[in-house]
Amino acid sequence: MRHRCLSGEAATAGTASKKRDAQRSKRAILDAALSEFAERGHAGARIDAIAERAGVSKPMLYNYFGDKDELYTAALREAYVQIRAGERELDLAGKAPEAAMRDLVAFTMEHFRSKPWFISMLNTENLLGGQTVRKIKDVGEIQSHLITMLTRILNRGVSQRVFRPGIDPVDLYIMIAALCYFPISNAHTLRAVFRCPVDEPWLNRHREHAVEMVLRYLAP
Amino acid sequence: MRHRCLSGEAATAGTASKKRDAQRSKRAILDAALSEFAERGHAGARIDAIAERAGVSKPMLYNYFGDKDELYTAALREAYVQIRAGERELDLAGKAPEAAMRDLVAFTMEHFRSKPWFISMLNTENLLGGQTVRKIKDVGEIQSHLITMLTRILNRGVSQRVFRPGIDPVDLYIMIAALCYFPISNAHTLRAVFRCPVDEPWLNRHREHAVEMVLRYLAP
DNA sequence: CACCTATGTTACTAATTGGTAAGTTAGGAA
DNA sequence: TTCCTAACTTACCAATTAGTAACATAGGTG
Repeated sequence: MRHRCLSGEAATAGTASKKRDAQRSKRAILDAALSEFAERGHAGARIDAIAERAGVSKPMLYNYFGDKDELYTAALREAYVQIRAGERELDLAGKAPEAAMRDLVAFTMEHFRSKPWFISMLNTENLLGGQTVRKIKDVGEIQSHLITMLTRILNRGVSQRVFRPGIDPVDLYIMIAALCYFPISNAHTLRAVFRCPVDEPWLNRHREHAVEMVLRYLAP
Repeated sequence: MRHRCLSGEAATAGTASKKRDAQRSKRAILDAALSEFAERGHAGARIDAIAERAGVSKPMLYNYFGDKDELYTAALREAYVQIRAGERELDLAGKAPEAAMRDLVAFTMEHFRSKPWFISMLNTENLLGGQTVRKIKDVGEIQSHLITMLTRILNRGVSQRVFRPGIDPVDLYIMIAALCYFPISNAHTLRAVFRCPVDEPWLNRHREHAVEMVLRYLAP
C-alpha cells in the first residue's frame, strides 16, 4: 500500500491521496478542464473526459462548477492567472535598454512555446467572439505588469538615446506578441505550407529575427 | 415570377434557380461548409446547419462529400483556393522596392481583414494538429506566387542598395504574416485585455507600424 | 456515541447529432 | 411515349453527450 503525498496542508498532510478534499478536487478539475479545452476547443471538449482526467466523477464537477460554460470560463481565467504568474518571474529592471528588450522578446516567445495551452485558449476564445473574456473583470490588470516594465524600458532607452521617442508601449507589445505568437500558433500549417521545421533551432532563429526587427524599429 | 441567373452554363443558363443542378448544389454546400466551419470550428460545426445554409437536404451533402471530415477537408482546401485567387490580383512588378514592400504588407493585412474565414480555418486546423492540411497535396504551391514576388522585390531592393542582402523570403513573409495575422485573429481578446478598439482606424495605424517595422528591418 | 453536512458515486435521461434507408421526381435517351 | 439514371427528400436510427436524481459515506461537532 502506497502513499502519495501531494499538496497537503500542514495538519492534514501526508495521508493525502485518497482522503476527501474539496480543494484538491477543484484544482484537479480546473487543471483537467484547462488541458481539455485547450486541446479540443470549446465544442470539442468533453465533460466526461475532463472528469476522467481529473480522477473525479461528473456530478462533482457540476457541483463545484455550474455547467460547461462556467467551467470553460474558469479554465480561461486560470489560463490568464497562470500566464500572469509566469510573467512575474521576468525582471528587466537592471538591464541596459537594448538587452532588456531582447530579453523581453525571448521571454515572450519562450512563454508561448512552453505553455501552448495559452495560445489554444486565446484562439478558442476568439472563435467564440470573446464573449467569455469580456466577463472576466480583472483581465485588464493581468498584463499590466508587462506593460509597465515595457514602458520603463522604453523611457530609459529614449533618455539614453538608444531608442527613438513616441513609441506606444501597447502598440509595441502587440507587435512583439504577434511575432512570437504566430509561428507557434500556426506551427502545423507553416510546416505543411512552407516546409518549415518549426522546431527548437528554427524557433531560435526566428526569435533572433524578431529581436533584430524590434531593435531596428526602436532605433533612433 | 422571377428568374435568378447564377452560374449557369451557356446552354442551360437562365432558367437556373430551382432546376436540378449538381454543380450548383456542390458549390452551395462548399460555401456553406466554409462559413460554418470558420464560424464554429470543426467540432462546433453542425452538418444540419450546413445543409440548411446551402438550401439542400442532408443526404445530398453526404452524397457529394463523404462525411463530416471529408467536407471539412474540402472546406479547408477551398479556403486556400480562394486565398490564392485573391493573391493573384496583387501585382508588385513595376514598383520601387520600398513601395512594393509597403503594398505587400498592406495587401496582406487587408486580405486577412476582408476574409476572416481564412484565419478561422487556419486556427481550427492548427487546433486539430494539422492532420488535414497535410493531406492537401498541392498546398505548398498555393503561396508560391507570393514568395516568388517577394523574392523579386528583395533582389531588386538589394541591387538598388535600399535593402540589405541575406534576407530569406520565407522568413520575412512569416514575419509580415505574423504582424498582419495577430491583431485580426485576436481582435476580441485584444479589445478585452488592452482596451484597443480593433476597428478600421486602429488597424490602419497598426498597418503603418508594421510597414515601418519591415522597412527598417530591411534597410542596409 | 449519534448526528449531520460536505464529499463523493452509480445509474440514469432528454436532447442533440452524424449518418442512412427507402422512396420520389425531373428530364434526357431510346 | 417509355424508361432509366442522377438529383433530391422525408423520415428515421444509433451513438454521443450535457446534465441530474437518488443514493452512499467520511469525518468533524455536540
